[in-house]
Formats: sequence, C-alpha cells, structure tokens
Amino acid sequence: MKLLPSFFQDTSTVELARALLGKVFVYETSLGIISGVINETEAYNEEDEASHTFGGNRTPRNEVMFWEGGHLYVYFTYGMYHCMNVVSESADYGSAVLIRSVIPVEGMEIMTKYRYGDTPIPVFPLTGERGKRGSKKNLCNGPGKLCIALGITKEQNGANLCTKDSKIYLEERGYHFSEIVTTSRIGISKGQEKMWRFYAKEEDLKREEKWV
DNA sequence: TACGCGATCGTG
DNA sequence: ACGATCGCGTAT
Repeated sequence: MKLLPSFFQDTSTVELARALLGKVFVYETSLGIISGVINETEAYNEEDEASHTFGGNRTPRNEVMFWEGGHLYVYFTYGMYHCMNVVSESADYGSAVLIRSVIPVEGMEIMTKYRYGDTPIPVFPLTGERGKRGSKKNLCNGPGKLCIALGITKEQNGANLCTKDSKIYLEERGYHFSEIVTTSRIGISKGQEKMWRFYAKEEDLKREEKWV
C-alpha cells in the first residue's frame, strides 16, 4: 500500500525526514521493480538558509518544492549528479526531504547495471568508467549514487508518489531501525547549526514479523 | 550574455 | 585533499 498524501503533508518537514527512515522507496521500471529501505535523509524548508527555497525563493528549478507534499523533486548538481527529494507539507510552501541513502531490497541486478553501465538504456553519466562493482552496501549510499542506481533523473522531477497508477512511490513494509542518529547536514555552508540530518546504520535494520 | 558556485563521488 | 563538469542564480 502506497503511503498517502497525509503522510507527507500532515507533519513538519523535519519530522517527515525522521519518519521516512525505514520506509521503502519503490520504482516500477520497464526492467523490473527496484526498491530500497531509506536509511539517511535531510530536511530543507523556507526558513533554512541552506535550502533552494530559502525566504520563499521560487524559481523554475525548485518549483516542485512548492507543490503539495507527496511529489518527487529531482535536481542536477555539481554538473554530474542528480539528487532526489520527497516534497513535504502543503502547496506554496517550499520544503522537501533529501534522500541521501537507501539499502537495496529488490532489483539489485538492475541497480548494478545502472551504476556500472551494463544497461541497454545508456542514460546515466559516468556509469561505466568509475569504481568497482557495488556491494549491497556501496550501491546506493549517497544522494548522487542512489539516483544513478535507481534510474532517477530530471525526467522523474515532479512525479506524484501517491496516485493509484504512479510507478514511483513509498511503502511501509515493517522495517525498523533501533537507533537513529541526528547530525548537521552534509555539503552545506549556511545552516550548519540545524541538526536536520537523520541516519541509521545498516546493521541496525530489523524487520517486524507482521506489518500493515 | 557572462561568470562563479554547488544538498557529490571516486581516486589518490 | 582534489578534480570532473554544467545547470542555475545573480550580476552585468
């Protein structure tokens, strides 16, 4: 069952960032289902100097951050990488949660192809040249890496995660982390005082026997 | 129209 | 510690 709009809209962005840990990100692609447990996030909102939307700054690039919670915001950075965010709160308030890492669940073979260039769909930059074959741990542990592994580009920017026929969505599957760490965010200069990064260690991952 | 920088990553 | 590489925002 897909997470509903209320899940994304009825809490603050910082609370949502925490609540997203343990949820499963799912992408139904033409090659098969790709999914992973979210284990690292960061919150960004209009009151935050590090946010694209600081002070209500609304541009073509960050437009999706102002849509209602439950959309996907994808942007391009460092001239090489995409980063993916889950839009939060209500329409016309610019806020989102950056997904920094997931633990692969389904479709690791597809992720490996996307990361290392064995795919017949050669869409992603630099996938063939770099690095060593991904272990489960190394495949999606970073905001740029996970977009390559999951096949997320600007084409998916603005996708609605909550419609009946959406191919990209989030689910509750009973995954649970025993310990959540709260820290300052990575790669920002302003807003370092905000403790808006949340992560869990992979070895803490547990799965309940039953789930809703 | 021009320029400087960045919510990164893998290698050294 | 550093270079790759380009879209976007800000300034001209």
